Amino acid sequence: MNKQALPHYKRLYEDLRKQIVDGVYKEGDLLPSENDLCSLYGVTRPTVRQALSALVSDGFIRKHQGKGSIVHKLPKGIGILSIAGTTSALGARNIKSELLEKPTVENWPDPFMFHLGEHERTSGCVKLRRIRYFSGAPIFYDINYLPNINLGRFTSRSFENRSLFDILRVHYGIEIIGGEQKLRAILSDKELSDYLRIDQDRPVLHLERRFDTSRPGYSIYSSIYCNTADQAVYGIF
Amino acid sequence: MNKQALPHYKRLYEDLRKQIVDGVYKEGDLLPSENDLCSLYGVTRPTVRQALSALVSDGFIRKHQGKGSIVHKLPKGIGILSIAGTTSALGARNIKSELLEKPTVENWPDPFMFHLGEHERTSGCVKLRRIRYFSGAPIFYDINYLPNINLGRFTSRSFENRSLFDILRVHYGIEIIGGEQKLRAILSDKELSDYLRIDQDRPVLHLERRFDTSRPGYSIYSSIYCNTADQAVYGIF
DNA sequence: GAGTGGTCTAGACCACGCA
DNA sequence: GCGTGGTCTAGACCACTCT
Repeated sequence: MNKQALPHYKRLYEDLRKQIVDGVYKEGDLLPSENDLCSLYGVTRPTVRQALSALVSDGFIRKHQGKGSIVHKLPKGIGILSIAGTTSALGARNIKSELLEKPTVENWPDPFMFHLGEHERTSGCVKLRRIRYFSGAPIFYDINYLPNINLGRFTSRSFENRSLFDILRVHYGIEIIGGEQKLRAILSDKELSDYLRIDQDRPVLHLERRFDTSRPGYSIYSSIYCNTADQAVYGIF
Repeated sequence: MNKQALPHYKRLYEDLRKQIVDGVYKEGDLLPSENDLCSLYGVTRPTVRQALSALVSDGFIRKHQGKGSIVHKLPKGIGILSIAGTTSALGARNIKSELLEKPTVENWPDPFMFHLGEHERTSGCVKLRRIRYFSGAPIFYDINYLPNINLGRFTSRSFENRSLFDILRVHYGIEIIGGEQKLRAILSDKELSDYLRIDQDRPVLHLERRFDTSRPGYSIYSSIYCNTADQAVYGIF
């Protein structure tokens, strides 16, 4: 069985998720019962439950014993605090990304925001700076660091219309499986104010993140500055 | 079977979690294999896997196919972005909580940071203001709103040495099962500066959170101001 | 090859919500 | 009483890692 690459539970997850995002199931609707989903997709209950668990932890549904699985309202803000999805990211609909320069190969900054493994540190890193626009306004300025290990001709790829994570997944088979983040409120300096088109000394959210991947010992790091004056950053838990 | 109140997988989760926190298993250690845990606790693999899944999503372990479950390093900062735990919260070891006044029963602020259900809105709310100290310094100032539904003599309870969530769990059987949060960087005003003992116009993290509970239609709301000058706020995902 | 976690089946009984 | 989700068993085969 399972002649396809995708496991059953993941296929079901993607299927239901798409139907929720597309509005086939609307906020407050009841999903088919677990037993119904079993017959519909030809799988057993543990498999269905694995898919539904993922939807719950990604905030798409709520389960109520004796009633069923109820579709949750979709997040409206910028979903950046959680990964929210096995494959694709949420809230990326209105985000446009602009690369500040071609990615460069450098040594790691010292000190660095997270502890680096020996292999990572000696390999150097690919540095990639972006500004991301949300509904036309510059909201994020971020600096991304990738260990320079088996990345081939990474620096010459185009980034304009694709997410960084998508490229890693499609071209290198690297999936994000978790991570860690540190948050601070800071004041914008001259450079940051220019990037985000705000006055100096405005409060800005600073996130330092480590993304762990399916490749053992390989993590990606991001330092993200976010203008939250007009738009809060949103997360679920 | 299961003569105890706690399900098997939860018992195993709590057991392993305690051993990790207590240092029985240290960072980098391998947990016993899933099959070993089956024999040790007298349960089957799906049950063991359910417990391990919870430990993974709470950031205590990482799993590697073909190797085993590896204990993750314990978070060092203030873990507030995720709930991180089926029963108790993490990072609460050095936190001391101080109530600013006796909880009061009031009408909900209008407008409110989240949408309220009809039942919640007409019942009024219990308001509870705290300052929380981390290693002796005031780090959080938070305002909590609880719908005033079946809370009995809640306002007269003592809060000094117990977490708000603990009280709800023990006295009312209310468990936190998820939620939503909005983040912003703001500047401290006069009142906030006094509470957090900082200068005015300093950057401060503002979190607005909704905690969903096991009681249907019953959510708890918090507005939290956090001084991140000396201490980042930490989360996993 | 042996052991690990990843996926899956085919059942079972229980607690809860609703009519 | 019936259908729902919550928990659990006892197996099975596969992919991956290490030796």
